[in-house]
Amino acid sequence: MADEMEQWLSSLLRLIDEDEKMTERQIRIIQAAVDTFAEKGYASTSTAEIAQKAGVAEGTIFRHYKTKKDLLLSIVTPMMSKLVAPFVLRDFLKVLDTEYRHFEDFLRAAMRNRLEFVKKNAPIVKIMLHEIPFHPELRDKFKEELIPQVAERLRRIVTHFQARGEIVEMPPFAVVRMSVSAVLGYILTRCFLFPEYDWNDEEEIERVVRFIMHGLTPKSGAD
Amino acid sequence: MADEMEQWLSSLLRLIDEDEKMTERQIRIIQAAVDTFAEKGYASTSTAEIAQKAGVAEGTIFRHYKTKKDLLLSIVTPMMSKLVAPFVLRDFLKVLDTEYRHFEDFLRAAMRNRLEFVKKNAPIVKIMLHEIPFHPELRDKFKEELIPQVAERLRRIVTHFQARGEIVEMPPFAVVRMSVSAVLGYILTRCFLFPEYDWNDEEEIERVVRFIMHGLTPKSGAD
Amino acid sequence: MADEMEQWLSSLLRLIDEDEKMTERQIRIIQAAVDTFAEKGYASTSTAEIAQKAGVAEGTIFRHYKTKKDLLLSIVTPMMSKLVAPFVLRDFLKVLDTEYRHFEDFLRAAMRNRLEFVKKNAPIVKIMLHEIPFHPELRDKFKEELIPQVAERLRRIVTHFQARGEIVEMPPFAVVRMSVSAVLGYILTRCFLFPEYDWNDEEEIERVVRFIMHGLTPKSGAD
Amino acid sequence: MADEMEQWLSSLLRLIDEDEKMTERQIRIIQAAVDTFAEKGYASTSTAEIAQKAGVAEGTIFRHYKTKKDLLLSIVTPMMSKLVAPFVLRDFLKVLDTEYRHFEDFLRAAMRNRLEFVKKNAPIVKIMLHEIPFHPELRDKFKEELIPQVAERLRRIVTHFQARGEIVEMPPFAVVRMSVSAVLGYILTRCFLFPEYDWNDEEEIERVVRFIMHGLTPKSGAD
DNA sequence: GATGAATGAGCTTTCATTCAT
DNA sequence: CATGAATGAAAGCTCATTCAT
Repeated sequence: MADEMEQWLSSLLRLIDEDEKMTERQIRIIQAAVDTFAEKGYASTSTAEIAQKAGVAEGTIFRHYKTKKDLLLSIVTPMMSKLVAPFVLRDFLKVLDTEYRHFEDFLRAAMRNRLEFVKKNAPIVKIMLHEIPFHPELRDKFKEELIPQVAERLRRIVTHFQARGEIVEMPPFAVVRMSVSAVLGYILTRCFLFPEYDWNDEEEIERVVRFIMHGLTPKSGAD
Repeated sequence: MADEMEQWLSSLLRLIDEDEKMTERQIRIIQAAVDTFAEKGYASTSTAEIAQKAGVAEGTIFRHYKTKKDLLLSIVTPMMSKLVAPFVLRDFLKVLDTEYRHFEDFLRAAMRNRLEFVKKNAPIVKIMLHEIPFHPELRDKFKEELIPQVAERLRRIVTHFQARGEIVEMPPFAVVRMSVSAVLGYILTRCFLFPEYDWNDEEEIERVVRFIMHGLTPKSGAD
Repeated sequence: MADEMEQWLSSLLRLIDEDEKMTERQIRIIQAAVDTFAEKGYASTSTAEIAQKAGVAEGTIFRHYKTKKDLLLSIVTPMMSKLVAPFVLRDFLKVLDTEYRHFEDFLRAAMRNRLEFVKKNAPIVKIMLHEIPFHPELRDKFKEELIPQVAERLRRIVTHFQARGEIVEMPPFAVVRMSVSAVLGYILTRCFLFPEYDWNDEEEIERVVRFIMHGLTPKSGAD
Repeated sequence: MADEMEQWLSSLLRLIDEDEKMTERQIRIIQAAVDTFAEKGYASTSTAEIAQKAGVAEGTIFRHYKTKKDLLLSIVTPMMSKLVAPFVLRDFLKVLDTEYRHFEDFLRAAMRNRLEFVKKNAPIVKIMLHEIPFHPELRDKFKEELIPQVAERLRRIVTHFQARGEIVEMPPFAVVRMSVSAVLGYILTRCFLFPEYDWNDEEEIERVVRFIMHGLTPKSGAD
């Protein structure tokens, strides 16, 4: 079964496994819920449909998740953490000294890593994107915990490379925003807007990194 | 009333006025629908709630819009067109020769213009962002009409400035994607993620334009 | 229709009519609800059954009553007031001077009157008896409003006739309790325990009144 | 544990013990069921809640009682018998000759005895009062077995004391009804309506007995 | 014997839509 | 045109009962 299992599922299971074992039925419920939430949106998905897709009775869903909302949260909450996990690890900043000689090395690594993550967890990330704005618990966690944490870590990195003269003088958060825009612009286009297009990820990553570093202006004296 | 009217409403009215007159009741319905769809999402909004907020009977909604979905489309469809209108106007490309000496002038103007548009129409743009992926008619129009049209126009502009040596050699669509990412990154952060923050738009626009043109690397020998 | 209408219904309608008109459908809903609540108890009655008996769609019930509990309260609350109404009327005590020469005249009148009331409203009174203990709002209103009010009025009457030497010296509330026990003992036996038995109400009322006044001991020297 | 055990429980256990042994789990189930049925009513109590309060699995309840209704009956049926037991014992009438010189001695003894019984078994008696009317088996047993048996025994006692000239000439069943009303009036008020009030039972019993014998009219020539 | 996950019928409630007024 | 009462299908959820472990 592991082979057929979609990436996001084994990913999610690993997250939850650590706390408590999930029964096979629970896995089928989560699987059906993620598929359907991603396809039609949370509010337009009925518990009856999830139960049917999962091949369980409707009551079974409610034995494991008190409410439909609970089911949503049990999917979204652990993934939200994992989405930003690489940036909030305690020893994240130390890594800098040893691992990334230049800012663009860091950019390249981070972009590659998060792109793989989103590729593996596309349906859940799609659910997150759509549901976070409409559920206060999620929105608050996102705006008041995750974003600030990630932003702060990135700010330090930016400051670090600004001190080394690798990054232009500009408010660090502005640097963060623009880097993130460029990276996310590609990841979202690639995974959600045109997933069917045949992307050459390595080439595109390289392009984005170069864009972030040098912009669109041709090298002076090149013409 | 025009003074109190929210921007997006008069904007929307102008769009529809051209075709047919709207009654005052219809306006109140649209107003209530937009507010509520933006706040809770289309699927989680009941027609009863819209009717109540609009101060009309439930039946009245269905006199003007055959179904709830119709009501959504009557809001989203014209705005979708207007969102990309500046880029698909017939004489858009001519403007280039006469108006924008440099690529960054065009960027600056376009970004300023679309930012104003989103600021004025924030609730409807939010509805669009959330509903387009879940409604095939909308998704198809978006992916197969709007995006290709806009992309094509922008591609020509990029080609134009590449020919002039203002833009680095790179597949034109890649240039488009990266410029759009940077511009949208700011617009969406500013209008939806942190609308409450006190932004200095002119300054930020300038920063984004400079970022697009030169990236994050400091001028060589500048320090 | 008025002729076929059951007594408790016209009774209840009069109560509610004064505030606002009830539609014919609402009447049928109340009728079906009262019948079924009385027969099977509130908790064992489904709204589907009420709707079917009333010949309306289930949704119609919830258009008129926000919840099933609301429906119960709309039946029980006005009747609770009416059950004790004769005792809490503002001019109730004045009546004493003019109308009832002796305590037993008052007893006879009150018993006759409340017996008629319960006979006419038997199903609703049955619902009250069973539901008051399980619904805090009802229980509180009953124990902390209705009973104290009625008890206080009756206490004054008892005191009045004690002063005249018609009633034995005993704590007035004890007198009230025993009179009420005797009266209710008959009313409940007659209306709920053995309603099918062919009661001669006037004779029984007379017996109860004589019992309350003289007890079971034969007149001394009478035999 | 016997010390902490509530009165009604040891009472019920003695009833059932005679037939078959109960396991400790069964006792906990009964305990939880009685508490909850009394608090919220049979129909509003879920087997899940009983299981949880009893600290057993839901399945365990159904191992001992085929259905939820069975559980109710196993509580109510033996108590119904015991409630009227003193009056239907085979040698009940003989006792009269030897034990009670006067009717009021009998009244006093019976009232004292049944009051103690209800005090000890209050929750179960409450369940009986509420459920008997809604369950045909219980209702039939109550109306067609218990009441007739008790009534007949009491009728004979009344006839006995009427022959001795201690009780006024009146249909014996009427005497029974009025005595029972007076006695139950106190017991129910004391145990269910105002159990929190600080009652002096002996005093009240004496008052009720005197009320039954002499009514409310003061002794002639007393004023 | 005890467990508790699973069931599916049934519950109360919501909702888009219709239509007589 | 506007209304809002009525509808009934479908929603989320509960629950007594079963059964493999």
